[in-house]
Amino acid sequence: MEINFIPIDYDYFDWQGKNYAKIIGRTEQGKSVCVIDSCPIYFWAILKQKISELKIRQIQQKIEKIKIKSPSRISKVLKTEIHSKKFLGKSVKAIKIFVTNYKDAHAIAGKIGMKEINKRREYDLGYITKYIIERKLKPLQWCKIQGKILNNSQKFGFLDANLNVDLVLEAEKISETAQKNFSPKILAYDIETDELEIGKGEILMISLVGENFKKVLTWKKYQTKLNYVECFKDEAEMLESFVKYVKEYSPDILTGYFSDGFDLPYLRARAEKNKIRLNLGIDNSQPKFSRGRILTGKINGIVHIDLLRFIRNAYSQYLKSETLSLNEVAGELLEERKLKFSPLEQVKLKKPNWEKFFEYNLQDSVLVYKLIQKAWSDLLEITRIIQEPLFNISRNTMANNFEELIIHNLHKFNEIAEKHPTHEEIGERRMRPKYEGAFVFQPIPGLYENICFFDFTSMYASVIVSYNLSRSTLTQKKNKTDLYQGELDRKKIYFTKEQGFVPELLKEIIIKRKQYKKEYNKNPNPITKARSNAYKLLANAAYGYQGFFGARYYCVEAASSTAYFARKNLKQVMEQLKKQNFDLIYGDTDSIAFKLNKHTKKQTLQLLNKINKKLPGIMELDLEDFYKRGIWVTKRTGEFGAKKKYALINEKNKIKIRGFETVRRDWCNLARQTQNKILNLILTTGNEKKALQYLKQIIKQIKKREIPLKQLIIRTQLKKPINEYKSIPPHVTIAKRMQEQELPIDIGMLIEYYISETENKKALVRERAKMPNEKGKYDIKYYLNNQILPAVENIFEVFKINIKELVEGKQQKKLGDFN
DNA sequence: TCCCTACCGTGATG
DNA sequence: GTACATCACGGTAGGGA
Repeated sequence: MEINFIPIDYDYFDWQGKNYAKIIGRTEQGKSVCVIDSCPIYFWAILKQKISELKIRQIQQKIEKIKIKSPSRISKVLKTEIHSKKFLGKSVKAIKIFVTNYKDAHAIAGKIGMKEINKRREYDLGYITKYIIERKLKPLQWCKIQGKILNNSQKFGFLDANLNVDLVLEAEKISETAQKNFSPKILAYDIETDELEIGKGEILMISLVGENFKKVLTWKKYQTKLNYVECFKDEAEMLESFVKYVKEYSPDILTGYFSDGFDLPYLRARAEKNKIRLNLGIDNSQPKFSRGRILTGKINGIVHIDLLRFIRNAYSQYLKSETLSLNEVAGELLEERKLKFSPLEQVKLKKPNWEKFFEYNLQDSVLVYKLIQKAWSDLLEITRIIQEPLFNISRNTMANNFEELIIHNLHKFNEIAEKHPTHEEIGERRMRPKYEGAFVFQPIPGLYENICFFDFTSMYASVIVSYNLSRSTLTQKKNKTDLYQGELDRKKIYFTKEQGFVPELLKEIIIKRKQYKKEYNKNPNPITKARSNAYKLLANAAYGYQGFFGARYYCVEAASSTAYFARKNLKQVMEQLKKQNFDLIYGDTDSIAFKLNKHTKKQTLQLLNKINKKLPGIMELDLEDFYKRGIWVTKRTGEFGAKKKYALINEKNKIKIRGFETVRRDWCNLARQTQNKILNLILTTGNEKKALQYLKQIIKQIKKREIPLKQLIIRTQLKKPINEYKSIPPHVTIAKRMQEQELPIDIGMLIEYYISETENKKALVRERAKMPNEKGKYDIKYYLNNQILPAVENIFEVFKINIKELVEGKQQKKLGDFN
C-alpha cells in the first residue's frame, strides 16, 4: 500500500522494549491515517585525539557489553561503529553507540567513563526529534509512504483497534514528494465558568466553532431562540457531549486562547469531579498536562494549540496592542472584538442574561477561529522550516525555534549536536556580568526639518554572518591575518574566517528572507508574507540565542562581539555622513537620523549606495524614510537630550512616535492623549502655538474637574507575587486591596487605579490610590504635576516655554484665561 | 521632620 | 523566570541633617 501523507501530530510508544513513532496525519483525500515506524537509537562517544585503533577496539568491546536493567525492561548496547565526525567545527573520531531504548541512552551514556573518551553527546535529544532527523518524515510536509496495513493485528498489542482513524499503516519506505498547500481541520473552543480558579466553579457553557460549524453547549435550563445552543441535563452530560462533538468533527487542531492555562485544565478538573472520562485523544486517552513552569495540555492525535502562546512568542513584538487579551489582539488583527458583556458580574446575578451569555461565549470561539486562520500560514511555514512538530512550534520561543533549526540541520555539516547546559553551567552563565551592548547617539534637543533615516537591515544577524561569530568559530589563535577580531569585556577575542555552521545557517535564512520579501512585494499574499515573516523572526532570534544562558550553542563572546561590530559599523557610517556635511541628529543600535542640509534626496541616496559598496560581508544599509520634521527633547532630569524618545512626521504626514509617554501604557489616557495631540500639532504646523492653546484648555478642564475618571485611570502590570515586592508602589497597594476584597488578581494582570485627594497632603501616592469604582475626587494637583506636566514639559522647553508656571497657575492672572 | 539620593519597578527602543 | 543590552521616569526606602 502506498499513500501520499502529511504528518501532523507525533507521539511514540514502547513495544517489547523498543521505541516506535506513532504519527497521525492525513492523506490527500482527507482520510485520517496513523503511521507506525521506528528508527535506530544511538548516541555518540567522542574520542580524544590520537587514540590507537587497538585501544578504540577495546573500548568498543567494553561498551558493547553494557546492559541496564529497569523494572520494565532490559536495555543494552546493540552495536557500535567508528565514524569521522565534526564537533563544534573540529574533526573528531567518535563511536556511534546503538541502544535498544532511547529512554536508557542517558543511563548508558553515564556508564561510559573511559579516560580516552572526551565527551558523550546526543543522548539528550528527544525521540521525536531523532526520529524526524533519521527518517526524514518532516512535520506538515507531504511525503509518500509505502507500508503494510494493520487491521486488528496482534502486532503492537492491537494498537490499531483502539485508534479512531481510517487507516493504520506500518511504514516500510518513506520518500519525498512535491509540496502542496495544506488546510487543516480546525476547531476553536472556549468555556465560561462561574469561578476563575481551576475546577473550583462549574463550567456553565462551552462554545465550539469550526468550518460551517458552531455550537454552544450548556446545562443551564433555558429556552432560547439561538439555534446553535444545546441544553443538557447537567454539567456531566454537557461535558460528555463536548467530547462527542469534538470526536465527530475530528479536527486536526483544537485551539483556544489561554487554553493551556485555563480551558483545558478546567475541563479536565470538572470531568474528574463528575467522574467522566475526557477521552478526547484519537486513542481515547485523556489530555496530558506537562508540569513545567507553565502548564501545557497535550491531546493524543489532535494538535492542541494555545493561540495566546504562539501570538506571544511570534507576534507580540510586532503588535501594537498593550495587552495580549483576546479582545485587543482580535481588535488589532481582525478589526473585530469580543462582545461587551461581563460574565463574572452576570454569574452573581439571580437572573443572568443567558441569551447574551451564549452569544458572548460563541463570539470568543469565533475570534479564536478567525485568528488561527490568520496565523496558520505562519505556523505552517515555521513548522516546515524548523522541522519540529506543530505542537512544539506553537509553544516555542523564537530562540528555542532557532536552536531546533540548528539541530535539524547539523547532518549537513556532519556535526554531532552539543548538549544542553547543566544546572551548574546555567548558573555560571547567569552569574557573568553584562557585556556592552548597543550604541545610542546622544541627541541635541530641538525641532528639526528635512530629516533622513537610514537603518541596517537585520543588523545583528548580518553581523554574525559577516564576521562569522559563533561558538564553533571562536578560536584561541592570534594569527591576525585570517581572523576576525571581536571583543568581550574590552579584551580582544578572535574568530576564524572559515565559515561555521551557525553563521552559515543564518546566512541561508537571511538570503531566503530577502528573496521572499522581494516575492512578497511583487505578489503580496498571505503565503509570501508568512514566509518572509517567518525568516525575519528567525534571523532576529539568532543574536539573542547566542547570548542566552540556556542555549546549547551559547557563546557570550559571539554575542558581545556582535554588539561590538554593530557599534563599530554604525559609528563608521556616522563618520562618513559627517564628513559629507550631513548633520547627525540621532542613532540607536542600527539606525541613523541626520539632516539633509543642502543635499538633495538623490545625492543622499547616491551616498547610501557608496556606503553600501564598502560594507563588510552581507551587511546592508537601507533608506528607512525621509521626514519633513522631527522633535527630540531633553531628559526630565538634566539638560541632555533624552535617548529613545522622539517623534517624526514623514512626507505623507504619517506620524511616528517613539518612547514618549503617549506610547507607554502606564500613564493615564489623559496624559497620553494630551501629549499625542501636542506632538501632532507641533509636527504638522512646525510651531508650538496651537499646541499651547490646546494645553491651556486641557489644564482648565482638569481644574474644573471636567475630566471623566476613565481618562485618569493608571494601569500598571503586576509582575510578581505581592509579597515579593521590596518596595510597595501604588499598583501593589491596590492589588493587595483587591485581594482583601476577594477580587481575582493574578500575575500579569493590569492593575487599574486613580489618585484621589486626601486630607493629608503629605500622604504617599500609594496612600491616595483608589480603585476605579471607589468613591473619591481625583487629585487635581497630582494629575497636573505628575501626569500632564511631565508629559509635555520637555516638549515646550524646545520652544523655550516654561510650562511649569502655566500648570501650577502661578502666573494665571497674567495669562488670563483660567483660574 | 525635611531633604536628598540610591534603588526598585515598569515599560519603552532596537 | 528562560533571547540580548540600553534608557527614561515615577515612586519609595532610608540615611543624614
